[in-house]
Amino acid sequence: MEFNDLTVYKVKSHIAELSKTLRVVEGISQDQLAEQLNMSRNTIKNVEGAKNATLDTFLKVLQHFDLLEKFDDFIRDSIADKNVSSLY
Amino acid sequence: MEFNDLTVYKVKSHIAELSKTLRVVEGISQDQLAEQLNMSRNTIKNVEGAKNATLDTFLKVLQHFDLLEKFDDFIRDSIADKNVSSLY
DNA sequence: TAAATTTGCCCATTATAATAGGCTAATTAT
DNA sequence: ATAATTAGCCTATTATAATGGGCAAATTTA
Repeated sequence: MEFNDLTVYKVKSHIAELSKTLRVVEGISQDQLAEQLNMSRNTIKNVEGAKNATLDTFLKVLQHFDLLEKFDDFIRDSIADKNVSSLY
Repeated sequence: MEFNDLTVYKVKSHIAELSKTLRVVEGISQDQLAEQLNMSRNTIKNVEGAKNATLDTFLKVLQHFDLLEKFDDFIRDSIADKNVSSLY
């Protein structure tokens, strides 16, 4: 028996973890990341606290950590896959 | 020479395309999708118009199209990869 | 082709994300 | 150990995402 208990909240928690982890690995503070992305520290804190940020904020964070291309691939691949599977 | 002209806006456009394409393949209207996700049609229209939605909205759309797990994998893998690469 | 459905674009209102500031606890560096 | 930096948590304000409504153009169905 297989069930899906992956919630929107859990995914936001993982996004939070991503920002915090990669930021610490890079050795910069919330303040520094916020400054580089032209946003307030509170916004970064919200992301890293699994709050409900905007797509702009999320995508800028991804871009900073060189993950925007890979994310875009995920999106475009998902479109392509569905178009193929819908042929059958 | 290699350069990166992938912008946040372009990615949002691809997200817009994803929602619209998969929704049409599924054969439901913006209204029906909105209703199933407990949100207004305007919110879906914003997503499909590449406007700046919230993470909640985006993640619910992914969830509807069975893409939440794969997206979560992308996030968790990105954390794992960085942790490994930071060891060297 | 007529009717029905869907979509896009307005408007106004409400809910909430983003900002700015200060304060304290915790962590890191000297 | 203490000084400096960082992070979490407030409050208040501003910007904007989400909602609900109506209407016209476009698309789909009968």
